[in-house]
Amino acid sequence: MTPTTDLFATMRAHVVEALRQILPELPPDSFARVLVEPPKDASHGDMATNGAMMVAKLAKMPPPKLAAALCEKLRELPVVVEATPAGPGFVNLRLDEAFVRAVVPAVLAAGPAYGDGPAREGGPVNVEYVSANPTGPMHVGHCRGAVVGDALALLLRKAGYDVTREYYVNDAGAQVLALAYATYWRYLQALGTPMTEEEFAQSVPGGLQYKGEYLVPVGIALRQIFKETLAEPGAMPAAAIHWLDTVRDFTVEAMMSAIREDLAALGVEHDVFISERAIVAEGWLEKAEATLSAKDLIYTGVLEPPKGKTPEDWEPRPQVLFRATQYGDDVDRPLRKSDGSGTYFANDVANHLAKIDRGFPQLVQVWGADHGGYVKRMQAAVAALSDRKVSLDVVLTQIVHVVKDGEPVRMSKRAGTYVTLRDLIDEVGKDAVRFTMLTRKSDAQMEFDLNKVIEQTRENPVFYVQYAHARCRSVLRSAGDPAPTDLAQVPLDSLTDPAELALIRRMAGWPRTVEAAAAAREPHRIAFFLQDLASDFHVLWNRGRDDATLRFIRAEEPEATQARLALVAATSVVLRSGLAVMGVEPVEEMR
RNA sequence: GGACCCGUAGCUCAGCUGGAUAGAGCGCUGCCCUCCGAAGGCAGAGGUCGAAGGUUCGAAUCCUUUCGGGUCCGCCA
Repeated sequence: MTPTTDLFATMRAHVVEALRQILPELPPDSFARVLVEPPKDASHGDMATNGAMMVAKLAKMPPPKLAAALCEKLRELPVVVEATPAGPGFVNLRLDEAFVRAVVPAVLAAGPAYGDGPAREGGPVNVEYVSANPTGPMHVGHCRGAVVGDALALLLRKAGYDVTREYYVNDAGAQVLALAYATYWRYLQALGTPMTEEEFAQSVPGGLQYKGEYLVPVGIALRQIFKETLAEPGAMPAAAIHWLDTVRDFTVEAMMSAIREDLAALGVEHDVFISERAIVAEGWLEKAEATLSAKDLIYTGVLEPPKGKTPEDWEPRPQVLFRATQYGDDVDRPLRKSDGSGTYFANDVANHLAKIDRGFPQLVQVWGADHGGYVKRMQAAVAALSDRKVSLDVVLTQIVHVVKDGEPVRMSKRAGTYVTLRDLIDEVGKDAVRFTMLTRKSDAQMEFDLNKVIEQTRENPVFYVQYAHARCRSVLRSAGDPAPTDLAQVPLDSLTDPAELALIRRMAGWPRTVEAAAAAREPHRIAFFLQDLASDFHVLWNRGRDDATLRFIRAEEPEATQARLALVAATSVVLRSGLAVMGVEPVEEMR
């Protein structure tokens, strides 16, 4: 993208240059906080800058006086029609309309690349998301993290970052063993065991979990491949060492296969799947301990009991602890249990060391809010392992309550009765799921109303944005689908209506929206931008109903028609660009 | 007892990292279809930003305290 396609960045450069000329004695970094933004009130002009206020203190000048000087400088620019100081030291700018209109051909020339950020130095960003345990099909609880993570990865790419999308497979630990036992039970059933579930459950450490039907076909598949070799004669359970590894690996593979299918149905992609067992097998746990130990960040100690509600069976036991408190955590965290085996946290530390070793300068994790208490310790670990050189951002996604016909839809994984992700997609469609999940900031709870997301009304943002795109396409089809390259050459002087210029100004804000959303790791901002853009377009469309001279296609005015078609084509480009960041397919027509 | 998240119009939510008179949709009120793009459109009312202090030129935004709601809290992952 050429620098001139971002009007605001262009103008900001002008403002900084003007300030530099007024205040040549200030160091260059004095201008870092200078912003050029669309004013809240459109009557103030096209753009506003806080530049005078930001440097007033350093310059030891009152903001209004500096603003006046800035205005004088900016008026020298040919694109600035009017520069006026306002309020406590703002400078409002009114720009040459031709300069504003130039956004349209710039959008058409850039196409899908419009809004792309500059290529970033420093190596790829690692974004890890979903990472659902491979213990069953995905349910709606996983869905929000999947969508937010996927959209965040797409957003960061749009903003110019190289991104590696990662899925951490929790294939080690007690949960997966419990899963293996559950599958083994289904296998015995497939062989026709005379045991009852209760009898079998008594032989299982921790009891029989994961009673869902979805393991039945896995048990049958095991019988088909291994016949009765994993059991004692008469379809009775064999000792665990004869089957546990085999069944566990087989089941994890089956579950991951199902999860991949679910993710594909949701359009969620990953570049890398990292296995927890592989991380451990490769020795990262030992490397992590050695690294921390070398920095004197490991010791053996006893933790205080959790305050407020001490567990019944609490007793102080010495454990291997990481000095997380030295990096901002509240207490030191256990790396090994009292029996000497590693904790889940230790494995996660190992995983993060492996990531650091792979050369990522920035790590991003998308977690459910129930892991909120885990953020500080992980950030502490990353800071400790990397000597504070690598950053870890954690995006927490709050709970989604699924509602249908006014009734909450509850889910419970281990009981085996829950709403699967697939159910949700089948009910409302992939695009509605994705868009709706992004209509709240991720750290706020949301209600997912199955009835509302398929409504075709103004209050359904999915419909509203798709409808805007479909209308664009409809107009362009009626005009014979003119080539964007041709439309980019069209003179645009006839675009003078306030609604037309408002639409262009909105499109001018797309690059800075991408930049800000990526920096804040907030993909939901894209959804809100698209709603605003769609609204601007619908307003313009509707004006054509009251005033026929404002319709897009007018046989009696071929030149104005061409200019408006260019505007419509540019709008569809930006809509598609935004939908692409959300992973939503633009539709050609509404049904 | 502690940690983290949320609290903004009657309802559901934005608010671009501290800026101007706090915004949108729904709902409400009032206008607008014999026909041409009404699965609608236009306009209006509606707020001590949970509360109280503080920081400064300036706070919904940052800090402290407090009140509601939600997630969690040795060797579960």
